[in-house]
Amino acid sequence: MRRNAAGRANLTSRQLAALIGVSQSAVSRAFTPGSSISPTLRDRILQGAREFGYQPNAIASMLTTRRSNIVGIVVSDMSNPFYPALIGRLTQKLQGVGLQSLLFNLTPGSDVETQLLAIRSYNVDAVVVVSATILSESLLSWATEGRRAVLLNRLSTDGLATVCVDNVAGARTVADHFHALGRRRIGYVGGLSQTLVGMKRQNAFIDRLAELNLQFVGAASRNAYTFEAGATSAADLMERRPDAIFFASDILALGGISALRAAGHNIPGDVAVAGFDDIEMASWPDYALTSYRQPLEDLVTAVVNRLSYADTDMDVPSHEDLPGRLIVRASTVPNL
Amino acid sequence: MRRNAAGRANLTSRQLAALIGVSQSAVSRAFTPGSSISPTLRDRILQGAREFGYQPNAIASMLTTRRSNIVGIVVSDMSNPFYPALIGRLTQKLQGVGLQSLLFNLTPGSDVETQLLAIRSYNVDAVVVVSATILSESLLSWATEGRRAVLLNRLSTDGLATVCVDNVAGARTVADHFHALGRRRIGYVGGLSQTLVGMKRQNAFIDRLAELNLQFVGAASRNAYTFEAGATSAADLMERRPDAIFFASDILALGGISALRAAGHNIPGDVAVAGFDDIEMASWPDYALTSYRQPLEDLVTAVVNRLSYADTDMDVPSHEDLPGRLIVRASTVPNL
DNA sequence: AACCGGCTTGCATCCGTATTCATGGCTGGA
DNA sequence: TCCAGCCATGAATACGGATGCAAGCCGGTT
Repeated sequence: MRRNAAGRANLTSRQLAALIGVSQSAVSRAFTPGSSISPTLRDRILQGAREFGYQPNAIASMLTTRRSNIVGIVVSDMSNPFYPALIGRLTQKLQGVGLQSLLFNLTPGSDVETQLLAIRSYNVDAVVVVSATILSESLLSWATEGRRAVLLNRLSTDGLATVCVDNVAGARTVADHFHALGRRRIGYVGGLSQTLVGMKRQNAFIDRLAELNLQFVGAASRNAYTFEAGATSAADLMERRPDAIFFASDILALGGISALRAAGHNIPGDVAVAGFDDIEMASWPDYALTSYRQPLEDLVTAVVNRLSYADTDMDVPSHEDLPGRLIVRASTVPNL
Repeated sequence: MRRNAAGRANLTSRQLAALIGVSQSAVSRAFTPGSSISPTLRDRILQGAREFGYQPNAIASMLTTRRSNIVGIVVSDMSNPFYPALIGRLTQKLQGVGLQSLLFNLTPGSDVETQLLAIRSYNVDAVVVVSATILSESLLSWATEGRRAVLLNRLSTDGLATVCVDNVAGARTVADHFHALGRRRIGYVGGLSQTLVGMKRQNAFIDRLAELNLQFVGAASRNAYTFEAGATSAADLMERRPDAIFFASDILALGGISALRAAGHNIPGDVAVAGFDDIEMASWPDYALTSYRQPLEDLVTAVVNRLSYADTDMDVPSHEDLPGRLIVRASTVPNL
């Protein structure tokens, strides 16, 4: 009955065992690395498996091993291009170590708690949260239940594991860059103001400005990481006559550049503009946005390592801040 | 031993049953809609479940029911912003009907066959392929094995189920638009030339041009859907002096606009530019790209319906072409 | 030659839930 | 009041694979 159009049934380990004339245990062991089985027998079984088209049923093995090899990825904002890029790399890397990604897309209206319950019922080995808006409570309870959770590119005060770009270094680097360019009146445009990441960037930036004796002319925000938010925030900020603006995210900066140019400002002549993330569009010649590049590869690697090594309980620091790199383009330095 | 830091064990249905004083079957039935159980008992069990924190183990139920409520989503190109947008909507919609998304990100170097095997072992209920580059063979064998598969926004000659924007209508609409604007010398920039979708768009476009007695000055392609490919292709094409160019994808068109402007051409004065997809960046004022908008919502809905109704074997047409809509912006009509 | 130890292998059992089957109680009709 | 019939419930088993345990095998020792 489970035979299919191609005439190929979906074998079980028992059936394959019968076909080859070995025990079901042998089949199982043939597919379990490090199990006690002779190379001869293993080869014979793998050979037979290929021949008859046997494929172990991952579901069944999840049931017995209590490991799913599935990582839940919780996202909430696919509209900021940085996140798809991040998630793309993450899933690739996870696949590289044999982990699959179950994607949970939180919509503004959706019930986070319910979603987390759903995730939980799938016995995922771990959760990676790439979302600034999810409540920490739900996660905390998750973590205190002894499940692995990593916050990627967001922070938490609750001691949850975190992998994050070094926001302080990034913000300071940008401040230093403006300083080196001789800018004096500096503005800041933020995204979601209540997030820790956002606050950290902003505070580190302002602090550094003070250290450098640069004037901070003010911050603006529309409480969103969008092109439009960047555009209107930039317009707001121009009333303070800044000669340089740091945007908390590239997507904001692009909107900002667009609005500033539309208002007749020259970039970087009148205003230098720098962003954060270095998404692909930052390199488009129409924007040529100077940006603090997130170390995508390092971030993802750190997350995967953390998930893989969690078995061994080695003490990885709970928070990891990875350095990025300032990519200088024409939005701050012309003729580049 | 499965107790956790919060003191909350992960109950099994049997344990909960014992706690409440009913049978395990009763617990199972309480969570199975349509099963034979009295409202009284069901309520008592659900109440107890809430109280003791019981959550059915999805893995175990997959094993017995052979349904996973998981849909495999196969992607290969996260760099074209259209796809993240599509996938984001798709996962949301799937979640809406209780389906989870297992994301498979095919890298150029990765072995598609192996990946498909992996997907298979997870007993996913269906696969949605959002990738132009995956070989049809693998999918065909999948489908002939009686598994559900839907190609989203790509085509196939093998009778696989397909949900797609109406490429012909789209291409013709753009041609008509150029015609209405009085353009005479039309060019085309393609992406991946060997894909059916790409060919369909191109052929439909050229055919319509012929019907309208417009001159087709040539096609260019760098065999990729990227900003740079669009830029260089556009540059190539300008040697033929077109006064309008249709780009097979917005991401190409944006690159094209950028390159054309850099070369001193006025848009749409010298060249009108239209794209396909209507990604978010198309609406950025710096580009204001006229584009044939993909009906994201309809596409996703069609896919989800197809997956949900597949149980009932109702005869949905194997191929579904959904109409999009031309969004006219300043890249073809100034002062808009 | 008897024995010991290590490596293979098979047997039996378990993972947590869904579902079939049998049972017992209850309802309604005569 | 009695019985047919239905529904609610529990017991038992199946789903497909992992693994502890014991048995078998082989070579090397004394």
